[in-house]
Amino acid sequence: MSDLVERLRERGWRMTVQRRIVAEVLDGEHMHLTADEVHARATARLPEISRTTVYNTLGDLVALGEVLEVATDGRARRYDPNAHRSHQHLLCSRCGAIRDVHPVGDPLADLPAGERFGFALSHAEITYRGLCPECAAPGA
Amino acid sequence: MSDLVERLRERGWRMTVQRRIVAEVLDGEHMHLTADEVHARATARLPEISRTTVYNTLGDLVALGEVLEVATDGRARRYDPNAHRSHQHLLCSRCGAIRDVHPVGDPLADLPAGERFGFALSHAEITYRGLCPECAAPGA
DNA sequence: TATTGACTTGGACTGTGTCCATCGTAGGAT
DNA sequence: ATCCTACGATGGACACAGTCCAAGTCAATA
Repeated sequence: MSDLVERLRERGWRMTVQRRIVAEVLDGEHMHLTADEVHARATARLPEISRTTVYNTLGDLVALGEVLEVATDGRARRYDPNAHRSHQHLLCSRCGAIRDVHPVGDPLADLPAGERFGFALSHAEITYRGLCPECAAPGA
Repeated sequence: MSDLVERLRERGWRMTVQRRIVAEVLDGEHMHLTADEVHARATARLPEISRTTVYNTLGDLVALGEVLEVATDGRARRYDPNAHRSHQHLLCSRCGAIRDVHPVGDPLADLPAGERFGFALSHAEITYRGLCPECAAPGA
């Protein structure tokens, strides 16, 4: 299963029990967990793992480009293990559910040079908002 | 834009010194301030204004649709007084500076029906990321 | 100007994230 | 297989963002 763990080892990442567990927790989830949710799941497998280690490891994974950090609401950041395929997010305005989506085209192309203010653009993050089928249903 | 203050009064908002000052602080800025930055500027004019009141007032303004809340990085939320003209944001990855920008085209058009998962889309928020001229400069 | 209920205050509290001194250990060297 | 040591883990304290609450204050109305 863990492509991820293998890739990290090949890149000279010192593999500790803690790091492996954090990577596996992320890898096994198709949701976008917060740091504390990752910590909770990791704790189930290694009770003495510290919060700091989880934060450090998540930060490292983001720096390595293996995981994306998503800030949807100004509360806890969420971690998205699906970093290898470019994608955007679809968020339900009512219940907060998130899905990965894949729009067509290059969003950077839509920002004219005159609107770039000298910035060196790296990428664009798009959050589509709306109501999910459950929340839009009249009876629900 | 005592427009803003007027609009609020017409909508039955009880106008207090504190609320007027918060509205004026936002109105007078073309940056996107955090709640604590608003509080600092308000304090310069009314030293005893409380943090809670600033938070309450900002929350009310957002609920009234007069101000937009922007969550860019999972740290402090920023408040954007320019709620009446559709726009997106350009964010410096290093220093966190934000500018309003106006891309061309309709971002919703880029999301194929097959990628909408039954959601009733309302709008899309785009954050362009990159380095601002100051942070990109070698010596800075 | 008196009344009243909405608003403000400030301190305590929660949640999220970071820092740091100290201890432990993965992985190379022998 | 064992030793070494630099890198990683720990956990408690701290910092920051935001919320809650009980008590005091005041804007709007009559």
